Amino acid sequence: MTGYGQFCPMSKAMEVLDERWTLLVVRELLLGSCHFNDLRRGLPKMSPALLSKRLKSLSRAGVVVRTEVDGRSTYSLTPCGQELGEVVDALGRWGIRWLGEVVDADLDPHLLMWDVRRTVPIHEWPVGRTTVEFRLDGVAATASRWWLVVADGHADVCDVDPGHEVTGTVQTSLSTLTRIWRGDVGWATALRDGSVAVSGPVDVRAAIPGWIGQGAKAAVPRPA
Amino acid sequence: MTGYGQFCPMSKAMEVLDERWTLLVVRELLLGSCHFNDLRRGLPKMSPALLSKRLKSLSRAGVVVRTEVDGRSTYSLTPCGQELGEVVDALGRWGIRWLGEVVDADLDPHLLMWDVRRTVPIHEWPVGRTTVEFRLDGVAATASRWWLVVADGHADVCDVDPGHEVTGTVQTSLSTLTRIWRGDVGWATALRDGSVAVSGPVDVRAAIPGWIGQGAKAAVPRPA
DNA sequence: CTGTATCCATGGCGATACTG
DNA sequence: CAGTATCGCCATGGATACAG
Repeated sequence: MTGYGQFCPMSKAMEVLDERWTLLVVRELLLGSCHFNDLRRGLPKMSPALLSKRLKSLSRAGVVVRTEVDGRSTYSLTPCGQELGEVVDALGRWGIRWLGEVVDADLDPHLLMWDVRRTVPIHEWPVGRTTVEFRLDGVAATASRWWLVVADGHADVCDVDPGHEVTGTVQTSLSTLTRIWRGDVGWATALRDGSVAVSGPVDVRAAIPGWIGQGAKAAVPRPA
Repeated sequence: MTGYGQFCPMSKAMEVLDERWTLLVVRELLLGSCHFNDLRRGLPKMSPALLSKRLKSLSRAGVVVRTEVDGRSTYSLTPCGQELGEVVDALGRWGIRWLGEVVDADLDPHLLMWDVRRTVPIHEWPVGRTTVEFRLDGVAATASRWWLVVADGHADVCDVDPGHEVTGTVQTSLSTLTRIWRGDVGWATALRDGSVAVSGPVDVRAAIPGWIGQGAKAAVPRPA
C-alpha cells in the first residue's frame, strides 16, 4: 500500500513527490544542474544510490528524462517536471516566511558557495576578470577560504587559491553570509553592526554587495 | 539525521511537510474539517494513531493549533498553516494536469460522496428541501445508494434512505462520477455517451448538473 | 564520470484493539 | 467523540565500497 487510496489530485501529486529528497532533486534540476555529479554537489548529504533511485522514479513518473549528450548522461525536466516550478516556488516562499531560523546543522560552506556561484548577477560585475575572496570565520581551515572568479560572463568558485589578484575581500561568519544570501539580513545592516567586513579599494567595497547574488526567495516579504 | 542539512528555504519546508500524509491533513483542514473524526472521514486509510501523531508534529511546527471549543477538540490552521494553501493549490493543479488517470484503487464511494457534499453549490439549489439520489453501478450494495439532501442552506449526505421524496436520481458508475467531480469529463459528454443517466422531472434533469459541485481543480486547463 | 552493489539498522507506518 | 496502546513487518534510506 504505497498510495493514499484517494482520487484527489493533490494526493496523487504527493504519491509522486512526498518521498524524502524527491523535490530537492527537482529543485536542483530547475536550477539548471543536469549531470549526476552536479546534482550530487547540490545534494551533498544524499547518497548516490538514493539519487540514482530517485532519478529513476522521477523518470517513470514522466517528470525527468535521461538522455546522452556527447556521451554524458544528462537529466532534464519534461514539461510536466518544469511545471513543478510552481510547487517548488510556493514551498520556498512558505519556508522563507515561516521557517526563518537557520540552525548550525544546516550551514554548509560548500553548499553556500555553490549557491553563491550560481546566483551571481554576472552583468553587475566589471568586464575583465574579477576575483572576490571570502574568509569564513569559525569554519574548518579547508573550507574557510573561497575565491569567486568572474570572467568572460562566467562565474567560478574555488576553494584553493587560483592565484589571481584579489579585487576585494569579504570577511564574515558562515552563518552571516548564509543569512545575507537568504535575505534574512541585509548588507547594510550587517556592515553596520560589523558582522561582515569588506576590504579593498573604496569603489570595490561599495560594489561588492551588488555583486553577490541572493537566493530566489530573498525578496519575499516576511510576516510581521 | 532527519533533516536535509540545507539552509535552502524549500528544504526547510520539506522537513516539515514531506512525511507521508502530512499535506493531506493540511488539505483537510483547509477544506474546513476541524474535528478529529471529520479529519478521519477525509483520510479513511490513515490510522488514527498516525493522524494523532501528524497533528502533534504540525502543532509543534506552528502550522496547527488545537483548542477546546464547547468541550470538543478543535484543530485549526494558524496563519502559517493557512499560507500552505498556496502549496496545496500548486500541488493540486499539477496533479490534475499531469496525473490524470484515476486507477480503481483510488476510487472510494464514501470519499467521493463526502467530497460531493462539501462542494455542493448551495445557492444553486431550490429553496425548500431537495433530495437527489445516487445509484452507483458496480459498487458493493452497502455503498451503492446515496442521498444528497439540501435544505435550509445546508447539505447532508446519507448512505441510508432518509425517507424523503426523491427529487431526482443520478445513475452512473463510481468511476464516471469521480471523473465528473474531478472535471476530467463534462456532464454534457457523459450524458451524451450514456455513461451517466439522470431521471426525474424534465426541469430537474436539466438542473442536476448545476447542483452537483466539482472539485476545486476541475476547471484547471489540461495539457494538450 | 556515472553510477551499482551490499549491508544493516532504524523507525515509519499499517493493522487492530481498546479506553476515558 | 477523541484519541492511546501495542505489535511487528518491511521498506527506507544511510554508509561504504566498488565498478564500467
